Amino acid sequence: MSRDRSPAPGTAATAPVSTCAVAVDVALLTVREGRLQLLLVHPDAGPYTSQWALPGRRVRDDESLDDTAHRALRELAGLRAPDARLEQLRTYGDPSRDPRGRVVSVAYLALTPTVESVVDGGPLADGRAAFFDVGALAGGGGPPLAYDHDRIVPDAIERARSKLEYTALATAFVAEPFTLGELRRVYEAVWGVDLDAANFRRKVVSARDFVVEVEGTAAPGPEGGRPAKRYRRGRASRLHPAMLRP
Amino acid sequence: MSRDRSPAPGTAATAPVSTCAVAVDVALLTVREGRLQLLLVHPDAGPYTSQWALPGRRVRDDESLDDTAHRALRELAGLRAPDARLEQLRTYGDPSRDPRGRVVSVAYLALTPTVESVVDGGPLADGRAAFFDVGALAGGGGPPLAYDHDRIVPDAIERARSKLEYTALATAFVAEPFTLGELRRVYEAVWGVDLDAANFRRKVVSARDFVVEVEGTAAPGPEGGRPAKRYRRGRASRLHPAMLRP
DNA sequence: AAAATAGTGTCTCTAAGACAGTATATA
DNA sequence: TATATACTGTCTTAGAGACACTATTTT
Repeated sequence: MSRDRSPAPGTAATAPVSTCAVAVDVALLTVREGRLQLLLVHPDAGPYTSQWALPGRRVRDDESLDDTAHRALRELAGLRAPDARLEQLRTYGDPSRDPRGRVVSVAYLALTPTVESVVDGGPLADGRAAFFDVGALAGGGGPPLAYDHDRIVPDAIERARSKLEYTALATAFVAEPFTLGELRRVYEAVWGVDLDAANFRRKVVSARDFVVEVEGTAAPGPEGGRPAKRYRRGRASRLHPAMLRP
Repeated sequence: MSRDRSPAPGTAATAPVSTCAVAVDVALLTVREGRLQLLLVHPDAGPYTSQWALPGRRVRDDESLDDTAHRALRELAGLRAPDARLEQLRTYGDPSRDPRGRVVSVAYLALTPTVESVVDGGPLADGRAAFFDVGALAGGGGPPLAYDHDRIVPDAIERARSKLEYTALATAFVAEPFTLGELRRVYEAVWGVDLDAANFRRKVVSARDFVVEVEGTAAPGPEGGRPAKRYRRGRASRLHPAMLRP
């Protein structure tokens, strides 16, 4: 395959066309201890190594954008997250967003069940990566972020909150099999509200193919309670009817 | 500002990092003659000048992605569309999507009212740009498209159909002031369904800040009918409650 | 008058929300 | 026993859809 990166004939004379560095930054959200949290890392290069930033990597030759996103999580946070749901958020291409020059960044949204079990050692253990409460970040109580990541993070949070309404994305936050109580606590953490457990259950089970009941029951928590039925994800990606935010 | 495009220190030794050509491709949708139509052009350079493609341009130094999108419409279709609603669709970065080499393309979705009045002469007049029925393109009855644009186009159509449900985007397809009949025909064209005029009216006027009534009435069509009230866009961007697809 | 489009009234049905009540676990 | 969680029943109300009816225009 040709690797010619010069301007196409016909535009060269009239248009100054450049190439840009292309990067992928990942906003990984998860629910820990009942709160929505975001993964941040210290970049291992560049002008912001002492600040917190989204894990990001430059795109390599012959590497897809999705692959770059997975690599950023692996190399900067020590996360091997094959069960993470990854989707594009949007692309940030402001000419001055990176002080080193023009860098176009494709931002990804990643949603995972709690990942404590996956990780032992690595950046999460030695403090080069950490989870931060989304409530603090949105309220200004979080650390300052590198680059324009303080613009990306609110977009990621709002996208997640919004997609919980009309897609089956909430199940990406829980490991299978899960109980409807666990799923309800996902909605409560992401939206920051309390939901009526009875009405929530009715909506979830009546939404077509959202969840499918499986065999067995889950053990109650340390303070008791009736054992809960267990479910796995259904095949629906969109929710009918939607789960509207209160 | 530094324009250093070499790899950042610390990654150079371990990672082959390249720069990519970055392009913007625009899927412009409009409703003409009661049907949803897509703007396609013949590229003025590259390997696909004799095929139809989305209007696209390489991003220039110090040019924002939004500016590139507007420039693509202007230079390739002769469209000056200041009232077009432009938003990012997603970014296509497959390593082999362009035979000339690695080109990462940021795709935009553009929605406009009918543009006949804006254009006289230029590519739309001499056949280098044209509108195509979305129904034919989706059903395989359209022309073959250049690059991977046959993957972008369905994404654009589905995005438009979906955003009509829960955002106020439909008003981007009509010029102000508009009647609720015109707005209803937008929904009917984009979704490809017939809607009950009475129920549609009730939903639109009860959705908070979707449309605002203005003075005067619109003249009936050539076959008569009661003069319609006129409306302008309200300040809402999201629709509460949503306009669900039948 | 007939046809076309705009707008209102009203009925039915679904689903959301509030909340009382039942079931099954732990301490 | 008290407490916690899971689950069910029921009532009220909002909104979607079907469709009859009224209003105002053109031919």
